[in-house]
Amino acid sequence: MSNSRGVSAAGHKRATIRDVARAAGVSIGTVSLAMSDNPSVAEATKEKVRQVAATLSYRPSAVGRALQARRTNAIGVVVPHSSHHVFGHLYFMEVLSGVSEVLNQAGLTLVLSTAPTESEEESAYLKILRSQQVDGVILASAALHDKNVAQLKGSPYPFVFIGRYPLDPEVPAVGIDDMGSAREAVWHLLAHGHTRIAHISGPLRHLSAADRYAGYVQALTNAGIKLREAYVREGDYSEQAGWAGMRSLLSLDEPPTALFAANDETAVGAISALRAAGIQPGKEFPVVGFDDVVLARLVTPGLTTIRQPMQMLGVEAAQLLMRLLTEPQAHGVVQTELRTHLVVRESCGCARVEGGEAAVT
Amino acid sequence: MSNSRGVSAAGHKRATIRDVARAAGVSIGTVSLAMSDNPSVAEATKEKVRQVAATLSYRPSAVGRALQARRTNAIGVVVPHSSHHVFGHLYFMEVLSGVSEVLNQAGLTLVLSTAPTESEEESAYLKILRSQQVDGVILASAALHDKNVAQLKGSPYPFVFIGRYPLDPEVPAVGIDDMGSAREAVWHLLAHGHTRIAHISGPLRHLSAADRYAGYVQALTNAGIKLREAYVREGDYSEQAGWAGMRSLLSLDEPPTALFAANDETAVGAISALRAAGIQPGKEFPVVGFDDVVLARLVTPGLTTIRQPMQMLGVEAAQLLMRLLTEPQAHGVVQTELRTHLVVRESCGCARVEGGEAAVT
DNA sequence: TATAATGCTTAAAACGTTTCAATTGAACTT
DNA sequence: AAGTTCAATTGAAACGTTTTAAGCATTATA
Repeated sequence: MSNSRGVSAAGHKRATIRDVARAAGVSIGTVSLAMSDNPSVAEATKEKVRQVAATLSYRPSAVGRALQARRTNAIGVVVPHSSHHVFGHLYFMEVLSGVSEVLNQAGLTLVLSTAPTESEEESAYLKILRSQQVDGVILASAALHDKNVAQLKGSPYPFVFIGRYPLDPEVPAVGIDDMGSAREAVWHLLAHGHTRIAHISGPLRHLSAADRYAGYVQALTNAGIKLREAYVREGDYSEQAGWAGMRSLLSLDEPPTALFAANDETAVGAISALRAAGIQPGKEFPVVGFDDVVLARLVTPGLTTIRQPMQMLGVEAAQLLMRLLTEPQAHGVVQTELRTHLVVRESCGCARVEGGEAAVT
Repeated sequence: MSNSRGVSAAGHKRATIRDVARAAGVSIGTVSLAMSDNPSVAEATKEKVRQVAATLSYRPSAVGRALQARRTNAIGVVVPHSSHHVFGHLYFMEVLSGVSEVLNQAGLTLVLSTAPTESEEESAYLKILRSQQVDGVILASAALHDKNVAQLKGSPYPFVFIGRYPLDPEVPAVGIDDMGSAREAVWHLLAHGHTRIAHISGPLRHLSAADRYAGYVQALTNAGIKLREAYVREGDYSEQAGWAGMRSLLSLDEPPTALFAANDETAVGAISALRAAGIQPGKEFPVVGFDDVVLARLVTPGLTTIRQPMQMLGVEAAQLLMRLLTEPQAHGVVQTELRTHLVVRESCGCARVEGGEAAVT
């Protein structure tokens, strides 16, 4: 076809610092200095350089700059799940939102990496770090015993873990008290007078899921109720898992009478299953979720759930990482725990109060 | 400030190609060749190099490589909204998911950029491109007359627009037929026998919003119903806008009897307002949305809405951009339109299918 | 035996920046 | 007149790669 246009180069070559120097009649050193408004450059020269730079629409190359500075000014957010999985969880969206806000504000670039598959988790972390693509990473929701976390910890690269990381208090992490929050959720169900309380968990090799499960166990134990293995299902935080788990629970000889779901999506799935079985979620069969994603408020019945400050987790993680980048010696104990609280809506059977919140004593 | 020099090193220095060359007793050229499995390097040498590289845990620097190749292997996704806004819309999440999948698959890096504020839109596009941070960008949901789109078009940088871009058929774009889809939505309301149909739009300087509005007008006109300005509210695709818009519509002397909302979030907001006014959404007051985000299926009543393949938009955009990057002459007419369809649930008052509650697929 | 071909390896250049020691020229002191 | 400051500018080095032409032993060919 009419390929005559640009044989290969699409026309313009990008202006480099050398072009600017030539056009302004100064050395490239001066251009660099002038562009960064260095005081030792004469005002007149600066003006001239700025003008020429504008004419040529010159922009310093981030790559050239990164090479010389040995710093990319980019930070990676890596989520060790397939991307579909990742974005399916409203949780990540909120965390990502927090991270993005802080980073953009600080003029840093956000590189988003989702490991292709869980089995390839290995690569994702270090690949972008070691290849010098980013200066540090934020690790969202890794499995607890992910070998790369340990490896990362032994490396000189700054990183922040989102979630609790009790295995090593030196690992910078920002999370919530999953265990305590889960206890609170179950207490609420206990306060409703239920004793046959089931739990559909998240993937248990993730600490958040294991902790929530542990909290469930604790709350029951403290209340003098013995744990029934039959009332526990391991899920994967998906709506599907909630659906399947609930169906399976309902088929028991002596089915449970209430459910604590490990997250909101699971709760929603479970509620569908209840409805399909002709049971009315809420009064008749209380369900409590976890996270308080947007969904929780909009679904019917409104989900009683533990609100965790997801966006804030992202914000704090980003800020912590930035601190680590500027003061490398700050690598002390830096684990933050943000607060959560129970949000009571209708799915637990609490009477609905106008204006939204209801209370149970 | 005298700290700059040695302080920063956190211990190890990263192994460079020179270190590998020295340790393997060959030149850096040979290392480079060996690492890329170039056939002109002797097998024994390759083996040796590989081994040394592994021992030193050497990874070629992406920066050094990018500088020499004049290509970063990164592509930017820029969304000209504040990040909070962005991630609030489930729509973007899905698009991003599609993009991410394709890019990660192809070994490309995804740089996510959210313009700080809409007024600063200007910077976001070109900043990362011109500073050589990425090889191309995907532009998600820009305003129609965004001056930067035109500017971008005049530049040699490859980019893909998500959404329709009829202003210039040469601009690579992948979108849907908003207008036709909106017509279909309104037809459905007309089929229910309604004539006083309102519309709460998105921000009209965005083409998607303008098109949906136009479709609404067309459908009414074709049906011989004259447009009543009083039945139209301009919103911003938010739940809040749906709520406020609906309240305002209900306060009219002769209020509408049905609503076409520009997107699902708006529809949800409107439904809340209806409920608050004691009107039952669905049979009593049909509402149709647009997008079919996850929410639509889970909310009560289930939203009748136009399903658009959001994730697929991301996939196609990414693929198109990749093609543009490898065959620069492909810059011909490359506008793709994906198909949509009406999904009927309960919010339009259609009889609910028995067995009803959305089974999890 | 001289020449050509073959198989590996290497040196050097280039990519675009920043930094800093050295240089220049002018303006001051003595 | 000679030295000393000072402000402004510059040249060169360094950052880590890839690429390519040239180099060097061998081995094959005439």
